[in-house]
Formats: sequence, structure tokens, C-alpha cells
Amino acid sequence: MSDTPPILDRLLEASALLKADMARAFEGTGLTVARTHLLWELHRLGPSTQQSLASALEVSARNVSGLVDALESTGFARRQPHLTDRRAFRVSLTPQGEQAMAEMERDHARLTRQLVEGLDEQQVEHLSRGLAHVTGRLRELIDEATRTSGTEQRR
Amino acid sequence: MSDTPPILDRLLEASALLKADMARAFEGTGLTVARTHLLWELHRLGPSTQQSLASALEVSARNVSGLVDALESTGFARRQPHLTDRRAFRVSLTPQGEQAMAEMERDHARLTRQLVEGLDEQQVEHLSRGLAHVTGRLRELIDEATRTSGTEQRR
DNA sequence: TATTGTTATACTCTATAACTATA
DNA sequence: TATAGTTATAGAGTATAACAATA
Repeated sequence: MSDTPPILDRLLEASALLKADMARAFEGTGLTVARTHLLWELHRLGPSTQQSLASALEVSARNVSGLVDALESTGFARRQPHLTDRRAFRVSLTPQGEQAMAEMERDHARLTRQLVEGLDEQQVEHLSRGLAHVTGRLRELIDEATRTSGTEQRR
Repeated sequence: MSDTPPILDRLLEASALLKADMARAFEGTGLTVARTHLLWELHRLGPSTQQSLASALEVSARNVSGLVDALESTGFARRQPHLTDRRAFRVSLTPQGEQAMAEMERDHARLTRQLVEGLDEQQVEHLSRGLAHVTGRLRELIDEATRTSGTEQRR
């Protein structure tokens, strides 16, 4: 049996590098990975309540409060009264936030190209399919594990 | 020009899934990603001073103090006097820590196999090479960026 | 009664700076 | 004088629980 190449190790390595790269890119901007993730959802979803953001990001409502506080005080997002529900806020991007997301889209596209520089089209295609397979498998395994451990509290 | 498949998005997705999977796996064990990383280095390097661990993990000495505190109180690692330098500690795995690392090695190998289940050998080979290329590129780009921004403080 | 967001509290990871003991 | 590790302090992300205002 041939040795399986260390796919997992390479993924973990790529993870660490991406994380480091993002931290470096954000440094001095007032942004962080978590805050940017929220901005990104706002960009994707449009103006949203904090509850919807909490669901989209899969974090607690409390966490969203803190992130929005930070983004508000650094000028990337703002809270406005919700038009029909006076309990809720309508969180939206400021012009500065929009601009940051536009830049981020450009950087993202550029990095996507740079990563595969030196590979031919077919190689990129293989890589893309392989990655899709692997993330699919990961998702299945997590699902299984979650279902199994979730079973305990099923009556 | 053909559209570049979203390699970066897929890597980021895999990252997020791996992170979630690790968090799930550690839950209830007293371990966390950061603590396990330290244990792993201890497993790799053998008994070490906190300074060497700080270098190996690329974090501050203070951070290592906290992680070792936690690992000591949960029984995975221990501090012993350093034989020749009375300022330093010799941090090592306890039997429980050794066992945890042995399990982790098995889980790691199993996951490595599970991720590529359904791909043939050639596909795995392609994926592996593609990933190696991409992480290499990432490393180059980070290096460049670091050198460029590091330049400012060069006189 | 249920939901939205806040305050209160707590834990984890991380960092820098000041300090102690030792080299 | 330099180094190993600690205490002090701080910021960021995260969580749960209790609570206020509103639905």
C-alpha cells in the first residue's frame, strides 16, 4: 500500500498561512478577521439585524453586539433604527465599509490568481476538484460526528 | 480568458471546517487548539524550556506560561526543574499527555485517509502537488509583503 | 409569551512591560 | 548585562444568563 500524501498536513499548513496573511493585511486598519467576516456578510446580505448576522456568522448575539460596537467606532458600519421593529437595529455598511469591501474583493480576486500562478489550466482544474472533494468529505465527517454526539441528548 | 476556479474560497472553507472539527473534537477534554499545538511540539521536540516552546510556536513567553499552566492543571504536561539552569523549567509530557498525543497521531492519520476516500491514487497525487504549489506561493507572497513593509524601518 | 439587543460575568488566546532570580 | 519565567495589565473573540423593551 502506498503512503497517502499528507493532504491534511498541507491543508493545515495552508490554513495557518492564510490566517497569518490576513492578520498581516489587517494590521493597522482597525479591522480583524472576525470584524471583516461580519462586514463581508453585511456586504453579501445588505442591511441586517444583529440577529440575522448572528445566524449568518453562527455566533452568539452577544458576540455580534461587540463586533458591531467595534465596527461602529472605527467607522465601517453603523446602526440605524429598524423601520418596523423598534427592538431591533438595522446594521449597514458606511461608505468607508463599502469601500473596504470593494478593496477586499479586488485583493481576494488577485490572491486567487496569484495562488495558482505557475499551474496550467488542467492542474488548476484538478486542484479545484480535489479540494471540493476533500471539503465535502470533511463536511460529511463533521455531520456524522455531530449527529452521533448529538444523539446522547435525544430522548 | 477562463474563470479561475475559486481555489482561495475552497481553501478558506476547508480552513473553517478544520477549525470547527478540531474545536468539536477537543470539547470536554480540557484541550484546545493552542494547548494541543504546544503538546504537539513537546511530542516532537521532547522536554523543552518554555523559551524553546515560545520560539517553536512563534508566540510570546507569557503566552507559553499560560498554556503550560493550563496543561499542568489538566494533567497533560508538567514542569520540572531544569538540570543545569536554575532559571528555567524543563517542560515535559505526562503519561496522560503522551497518550493524548498517540491518540492524536492515530486520529490524524485516520482523517488523512478519510479525506481522500473516493479519490484514486492519481487524483490524490494531483491534489497533493496542487496544494504544495499553492502553499509555496502563499509563502512567497507573505515573504514579499513582509519584506516590503519591513523596509520602512530599515535605515 | 417570544424575541431583540444589552449588561453582567467569565474563559481563552494573545501581547507588552516591569520585575525577580539566575546566568 | 542578558536571559528565563513570572506578575500586572490589556485587548480581542467567544459564551451563557439575566434583563429591558418591544412584538
